[in-house]
Amino acid sequence: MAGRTNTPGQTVSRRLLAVLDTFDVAHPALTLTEVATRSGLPVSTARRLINELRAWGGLERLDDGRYHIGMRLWTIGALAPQQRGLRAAALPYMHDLFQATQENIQLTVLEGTQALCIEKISSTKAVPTLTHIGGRLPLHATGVGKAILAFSGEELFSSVTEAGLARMTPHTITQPGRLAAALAEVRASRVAYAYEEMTLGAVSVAAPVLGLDGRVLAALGIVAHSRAALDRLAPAVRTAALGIARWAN
Amino acid sequence: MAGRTNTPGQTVSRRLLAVLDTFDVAHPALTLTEVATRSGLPVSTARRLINELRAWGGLERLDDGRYHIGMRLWTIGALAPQQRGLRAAALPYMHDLFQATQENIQLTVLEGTQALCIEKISSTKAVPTLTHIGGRLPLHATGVGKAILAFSGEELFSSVTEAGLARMTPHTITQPGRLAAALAEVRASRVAYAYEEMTLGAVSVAAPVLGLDGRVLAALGIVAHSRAALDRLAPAVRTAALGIARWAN
DNA sequence: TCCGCATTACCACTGGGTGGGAGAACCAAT
DNA sequence: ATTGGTTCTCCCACCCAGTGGTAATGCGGA
Repeated sequence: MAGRTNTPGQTVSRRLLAVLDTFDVAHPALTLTEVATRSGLPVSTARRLINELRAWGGLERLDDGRYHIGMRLWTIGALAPQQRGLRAAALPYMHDLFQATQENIQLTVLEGTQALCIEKISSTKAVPTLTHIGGRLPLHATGVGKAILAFSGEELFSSVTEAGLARMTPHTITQPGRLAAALAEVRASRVAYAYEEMTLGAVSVAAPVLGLDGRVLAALGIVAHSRAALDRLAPAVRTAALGIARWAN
Repeated sequence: MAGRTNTPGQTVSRRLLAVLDTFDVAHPALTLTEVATRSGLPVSTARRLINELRAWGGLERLDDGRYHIGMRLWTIGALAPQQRGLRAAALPYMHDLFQATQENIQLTVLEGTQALCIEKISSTKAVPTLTHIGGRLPLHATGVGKAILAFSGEELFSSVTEAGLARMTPHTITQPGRLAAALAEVRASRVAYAYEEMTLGAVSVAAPVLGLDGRVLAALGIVAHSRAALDRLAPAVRTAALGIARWAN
């Protein structure tokens, strides 16, 4: 910007967005100094930007002085088409699946080299999963992840393997070769499994939601307790994914 | 900002946010010139700001050159606590209600002088409603709106009536006096009805979700076809709202 | 090919942005 | 009550990032 900048080359906008970036799932509410520290901005600057956002409705202030994301941002975020169109198309199918199984149902899309959960239906009875709406999952260790990865081309596969296949449990696939083999199977069957590769005690089936051009729009998955249940659920998930694809295109 | 500003007094941040504001439910995707026109900014300026947002991930570009809200904004918006906490608390109850009734279930919060829909469950069988997630509803002509209004104090009531009670159908309450009487009844029964006041052919029951301090956190409502069904549904809605309040506090 | 509109690129000019620092406010410990 | 530390709020001299007119380029349709 202008003035006595410490770090020239930074635009105002970038700073403003950096303020927003300080908030995440682990830090939904922050004080002024926390925002300043996490964003690397001087306190004065952070304060001015926060107030600007506050006047607009993007940030709100709690009684204890901490700030948190406001409804204005939520409203605008809800316009993101990946989630808008897909969600509308997927929800009825997800409810059907949920009614039939009472297990966790999740809908994810690709974001970078991770799977982003855009919708989730769960009950208190289902397996507790770490995932929340807006949360991210690794592509190599989850059913939904593999369903996306299998239909996303060589390029993504490379960047994922190069980034390293992090081991989450003893069952996680950490060798690129074994992952490639698993993905080939997914392509053939159009269904992806994950057996306690992400969390011990949780298994999952997932199916890709494919666009007319063959690209993956999303992946629909169920997380359940027992391995046995999966074979019974797989056809249901595949059918639901096909149904969603029909509406989403 | 700096430079040959046409409208001094405008901050960069305000312009950046004005760009975001050009997107809404009716205009989820816009071209550069549309953004410039709707925001009142020169094309050059709009372009620079758009690119700044794009680099960050807040906007994305379609093949046809149009821009739309990106997943980055959605992810951050998902952190808004009003929707995060409430949604998590409400979803199980909403599913229960949906399973039992197969009608539209909606969860709304107060935003300004309107009700903002933060979650909705519907099926193809249910009454088609205009509402979508992220959409706004008038406070005086809907069940959820009245449930919120009834427990929100005199101040809000004044601003709503002063803004004018817009007539949506012949059944809409447009006289402040009659509205006040209706709200008193809501306060007594803790349940709000709306009989074709918003849309002909659609009736609704709603109940407020009250915080420990007595303030309304949200309103839970069902939209159905027939007036007869409402009396049957009212206790269920009230119970569910109480259940949600227990978790949300 | 020509015309009209949307998008991209450039750049001289300047006012909005910057951040250090001073003071207020708050809290906990002494 | 006093001290010391931390966080928040406010101010303002300095100046560089932001601005937007203009021109070039791209893209269809007539």
